[in-house]
Amino acid sequence: MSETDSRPTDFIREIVAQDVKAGKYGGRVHTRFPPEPNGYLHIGHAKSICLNFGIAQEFGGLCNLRFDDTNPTKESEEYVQSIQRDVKWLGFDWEDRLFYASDYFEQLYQFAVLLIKKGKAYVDSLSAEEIRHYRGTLTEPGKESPYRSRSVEENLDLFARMRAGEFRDGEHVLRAKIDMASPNLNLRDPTLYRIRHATHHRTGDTWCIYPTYDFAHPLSDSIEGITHSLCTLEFEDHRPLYDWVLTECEVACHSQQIEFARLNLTYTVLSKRKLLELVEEGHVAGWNDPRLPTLMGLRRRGYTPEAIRRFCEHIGIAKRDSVVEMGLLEHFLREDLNRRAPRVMAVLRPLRLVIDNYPEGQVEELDAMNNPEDPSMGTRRIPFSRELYIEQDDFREDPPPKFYRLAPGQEVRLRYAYIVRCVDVVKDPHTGAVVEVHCTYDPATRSGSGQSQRKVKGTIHWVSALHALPAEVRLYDALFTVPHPGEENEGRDYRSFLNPRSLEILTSCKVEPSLKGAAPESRFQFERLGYFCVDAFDSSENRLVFNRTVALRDSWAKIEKTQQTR
RNA sequence: UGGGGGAUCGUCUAGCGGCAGGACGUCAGACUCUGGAUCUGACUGCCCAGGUUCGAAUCCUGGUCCCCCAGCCA
Repeated sequence: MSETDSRPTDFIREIVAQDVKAGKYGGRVHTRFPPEPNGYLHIGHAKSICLNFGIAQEFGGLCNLRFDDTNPTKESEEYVQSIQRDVKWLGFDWEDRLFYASDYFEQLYQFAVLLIKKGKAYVDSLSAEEIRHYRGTLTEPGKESPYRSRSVEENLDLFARMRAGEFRDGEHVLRAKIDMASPNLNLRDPTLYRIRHATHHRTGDTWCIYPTYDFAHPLSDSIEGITHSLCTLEFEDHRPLYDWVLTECEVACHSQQIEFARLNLTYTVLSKRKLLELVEEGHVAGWNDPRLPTLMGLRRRGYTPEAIRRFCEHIGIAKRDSVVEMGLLEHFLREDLNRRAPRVMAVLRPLRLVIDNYPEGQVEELDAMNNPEDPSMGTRRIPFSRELYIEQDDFREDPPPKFYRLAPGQEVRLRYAYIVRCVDVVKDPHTGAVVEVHCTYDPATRSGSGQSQRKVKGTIHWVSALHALPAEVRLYDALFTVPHPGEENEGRDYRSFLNPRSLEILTSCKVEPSLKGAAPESRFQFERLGYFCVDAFDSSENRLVFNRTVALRDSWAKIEKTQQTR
């Protein structure tokens, strides 16, 4: 299917296209991605990043990276660094346009002075609690503060002294003078500046007053010449305030705020608060835990930036609240990995298989394709010998119907090797469990040895016992057991839906020798199992550790499941 | 309750007065030295009630349900 006739479009791109056509902003398109450096980026941010950078690209415009760092008590340099790393990894480039709201503190201060001079802002000396009280409720109008009528001179003096550090935190704030009776609570004299004697990660102790989001954001947009300021739905009723600030500050560029619905995903949570709790309470191993929807978690899990971008393109942009199925994300992941990941053979739960009629001590080097989807990826040689490991799941002593794998008396193909028939099993005398399978092979059935071969229903993967490398494999599953853990499910807290089986560590896995020295973060398809990547932190030359990125679609599992429910 | 938004297949999304379409998913089949991939077919939807119109998912009226707002967070 061609990408051009199914070109993704949405209401925001329509607005931008109209604006360009109408010559608004001189036909310019300039967006920005404005994270607050108070946490790590997750897949929800990826949606916004792809939108903002994507629109800029499509319309021949620019997109800035701007840190919205107006609250020194919550922000830090570490987040600034990790956010930049994640945006780059996702594949976007802000070139020389890395900005900080804190770059504009002096200009912002001057805008505040302008508002005071125009009689549009005043210093309030009510306490936080009193302000809340004066604000009124959803249904009742607020009351005006007794300090609302201070003179311009007094306000100027007080505001200068706030900046000079003459007051303690909370003693005064600067407020916009709008309308205490507005049905939109955001317009009931919102706070523009507050006193915070805190060290800022970039401006240090230069300032002890800091602008609020509602004041800093529109002005930062305007200063950078942002044309379309895209944000999420919860800011919709801040838009009148956004416009008020730009109008009253008499700026040259009046940016346009447009809101869209944030991303939600099934079987996970995407709120900063919940993510933080999962990390801090130790439910996961850290921000880069492969079970987390954080960009660093997905990266460690083995997700590709391309898959995430394709996902973001295809979920669309709209205004209705929605929850996208995790399966869709996995679909784009598999689609990408299927095309690119080299195939290897690995056995997760080994079962010894002995070929009784295969010469002892003989080793054959068999040719295997690195990727049947892409012959240009070439071939490699895999050692084959008398003793192998196969997957425990690939043998059944009492095979159910349609079990095309190995069972007593049954034949199966060993991938890239021979057809074998199971002739005997060895059991543990105590548990009765099958610990070894004996087969005979048919030398005439070697892979590629002829065309008119015998056909068998099943093909299974294997590794040579003598040549296999030991490995640890971490199997990941959904973090939660229910599709919507964040919602109040019968009044239960989301934590009670944590999946106790979200991580399973297998330590006695066997992988083919070509995996020796596999590079950190490199990705493979373990044939018939799934996609796996070399863990970036715990894997080394002499200790291979793989993370399962996503399993292959498993139609046998479906058949088996329906058999059981009957 | 005041204000701001939103309701289209199971899920996400298109439609802009003229045959409700795509993707994921699900089911059935083909093919296959990965029960993968690929291919074929099927599946299910306009929140409700009125109205305007030759014709309504779309326009009008009235409902219903869902989300957001009472930070000196963003």
